[in-house]
Amino acid sequence: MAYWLIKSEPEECGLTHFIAASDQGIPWDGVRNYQARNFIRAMQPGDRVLLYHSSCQRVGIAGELRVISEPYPDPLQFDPDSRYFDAKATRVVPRWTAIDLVLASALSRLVPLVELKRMKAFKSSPLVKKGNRLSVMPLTREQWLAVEKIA
DNA sequence: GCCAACGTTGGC
DNA sequence: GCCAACGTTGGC
Repeated sequence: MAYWLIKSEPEECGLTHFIAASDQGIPWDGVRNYQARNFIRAMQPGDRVLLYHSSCQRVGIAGELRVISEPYPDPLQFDPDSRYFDAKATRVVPRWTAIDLVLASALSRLVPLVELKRMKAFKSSPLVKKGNRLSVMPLTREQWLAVEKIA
């Protein structure tokens, strides 16, 4: 079982969306960055995921999710009407990958970025680095436990 | 809204 | 294969 963190704009797909879909989960699609994609491809059912709210008034970690599918080809890459359409992707050789996630639990409070920056466990994490744009990243067990402890 | 960081694209 | 231009991300 591995630990991950994913970023999302709460307006787009945040904690409230996962609460609303808490019985069936939500496909995590539309990722168009190779490094993030490669992390998605390494995910397995049962993996634990922290949901981070980005580009909003209160940036920080809002909830815990769980992976409930194997990685699969992101259907949006084949849809010409989607903003995530990719003309260079084929059914035989898909380029982008999606995964299904379900809410495990909302944190008792939002753990803000400023607080993460102070935590020893996140000292070297790309999450707290200025200019970081990685939207999917692995977490160490230490980082996961550190968040659970203070949430 | 601003700006820094960084990935992608395309000309050469 | 280099690198400038451009677009996007994301904190503030």
